[in-house]
Amino acid sequence: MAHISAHFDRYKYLTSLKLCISSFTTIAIHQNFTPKTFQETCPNNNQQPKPIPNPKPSLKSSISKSQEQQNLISLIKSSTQKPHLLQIHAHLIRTSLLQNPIFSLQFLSCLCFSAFRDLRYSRNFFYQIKNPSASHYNTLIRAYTSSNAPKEAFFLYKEMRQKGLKPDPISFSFVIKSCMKFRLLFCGLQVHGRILRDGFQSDCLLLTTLMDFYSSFSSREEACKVFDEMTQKDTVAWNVLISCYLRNGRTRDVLMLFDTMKNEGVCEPDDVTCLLVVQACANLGALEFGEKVHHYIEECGYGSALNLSHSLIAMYSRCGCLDKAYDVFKGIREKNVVSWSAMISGLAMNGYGRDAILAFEEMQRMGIAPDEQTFTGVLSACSHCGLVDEGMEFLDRMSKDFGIAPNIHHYGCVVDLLGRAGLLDQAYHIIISMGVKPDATTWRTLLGACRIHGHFSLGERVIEHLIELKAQEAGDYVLLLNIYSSTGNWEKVTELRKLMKEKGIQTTPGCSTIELKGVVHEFIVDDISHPRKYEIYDKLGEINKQLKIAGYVAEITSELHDLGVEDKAHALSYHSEKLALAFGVLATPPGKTIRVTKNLRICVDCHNFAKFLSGVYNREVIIRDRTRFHHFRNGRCSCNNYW
DNA sequence: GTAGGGTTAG
Repeated sequence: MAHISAHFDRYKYLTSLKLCISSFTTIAIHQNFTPKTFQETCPNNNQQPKPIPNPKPSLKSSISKSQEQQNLISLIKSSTQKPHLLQIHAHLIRTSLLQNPIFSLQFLSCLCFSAFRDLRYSRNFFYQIKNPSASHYNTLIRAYTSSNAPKEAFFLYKEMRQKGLKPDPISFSFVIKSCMKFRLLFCGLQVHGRILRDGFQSDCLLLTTLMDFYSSFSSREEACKVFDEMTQKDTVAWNVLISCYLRNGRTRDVLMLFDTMKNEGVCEPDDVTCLLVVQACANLGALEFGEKVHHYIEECGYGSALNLSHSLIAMYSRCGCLDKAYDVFKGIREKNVVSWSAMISGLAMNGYGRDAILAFEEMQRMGIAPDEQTFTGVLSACSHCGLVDEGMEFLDRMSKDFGIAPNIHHYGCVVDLLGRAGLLDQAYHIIISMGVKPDATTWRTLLGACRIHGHFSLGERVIEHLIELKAQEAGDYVLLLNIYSSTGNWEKVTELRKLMKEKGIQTTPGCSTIELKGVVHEFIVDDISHPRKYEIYDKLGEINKQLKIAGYVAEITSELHDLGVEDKAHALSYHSEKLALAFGVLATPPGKTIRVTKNLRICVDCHNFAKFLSGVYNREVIIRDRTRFHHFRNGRCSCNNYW
């Protein structure tokens, strides 16, 4: 016994051992395991089990059989070391308990999900079970689903069916998850069909998984169809629907769905609903709606949830409302690395680069170690504020002092930083030599810088790289067109336009949104769909007149067409952001900040337009475009945008 | 008797 105690003491099993004085204590005595690989260690079921010597009769008689088995299960459950499990395995074989569904399932579950999980071992063990049940399959399928073995879960599901075992909703749930994780659309479709044939169409949880599956494949319509067909829809089902709309770019509908849930009392929104809706508000720049959700969060008592606080910081920051972001940040009792990174990024995107760096230093004084995303925030702070030297120093220090190797996002910030500062060759050199394969975004960032500085030869080179990556988008060609037109290179403009036409490249329409009393209004160029279109166009005409008096001249290089000056100015007049701004002036009281969100980059002319508008109409104007904030006050742009 | 399912932070 002394030997056994010593053995188990090492693995902290003394307590369990005391409970299990029965037959299986002999494992340690009669098996001498020195585990190497599974092949060597996994006991063979076909071998004749050695007889287990009877334990001390006095002890055995004092413990009932069920108690013994209970103890064995407890021991399996509490195994924290692999050698110990191997001993139990040998014992299960010798006692033939391996063929007992309770023990084999418990043991399999332990192999699959304990700290020392070993899928190869699990699988070999699984095939030692003569008649595995659906539960056994489920356990292994679940294990494969959460691993990185792509199709194994699906194959097991197939095998299970071939053996005549009926998958239950749990099996289906895991298989769908595995199809989602490993991008097996057609396998998932097959499983969906089977779910319907097997009659599980009223299982709310299973259908929710299916919705998420379709959502992950951008099949919003299919996900909605599943939702509509659900007999009972709970909050999670609604949340998955909302997350589907959010993922697939139908952000405005997310706000509508939240209102439906709340007002029609169909399902009470929970913390996850709030999280998703706050993200939607952040995307849209819908400050008022975001504030409404914030109140709801406080009312429901979710205020102390960290993830919600972090999303709120991001939302307020992305709405250009840094004070409120900071209030939320201050209110977090135990700030972690995510809290700090969110605040740093918020400061950065709003042009408070120096403060972002101060926050980074403060965070370290508080003993919080930065992570990859913290550095993304810090580097973007440098890029937003033109802090070239500081940015390069951070890039150098992050690996030296913090052991974090720069990733593609970090290099992206640095390329942006150098590019905006006009150090285009240096930016190009960084991309070529950075040791991480540049992605389309990296090149696109440089292309944006070429646009700012009118550097068309480098722009052409960048497009070549994008074509090489097979990642060129309409927006890239538009940037190159912008470069040509801004430098008056009309021949190239015509040539490129012809090429785009030949390739059938369709440009993404510019779209601007503005929120009014919690309702998000959307505009595209020359938009005539708004119910107040006549007033809006009248107001835009009036604004144009006023701005011209103040010295605003249309920046015609923004327009791509090789038109006459008059025509160019006209073509620029109805850009989506101008329509949104005019609507803002029209529909909000004097002095109120106008916030506009745009899906693409704002053009130079619209930038000037907003700048003049902020002075003439005495309005603070905040435009968030695809890359950054443009903050206008008293006829000036406070951000360092190199315009 | 055993085990197992859905959404979610910067």
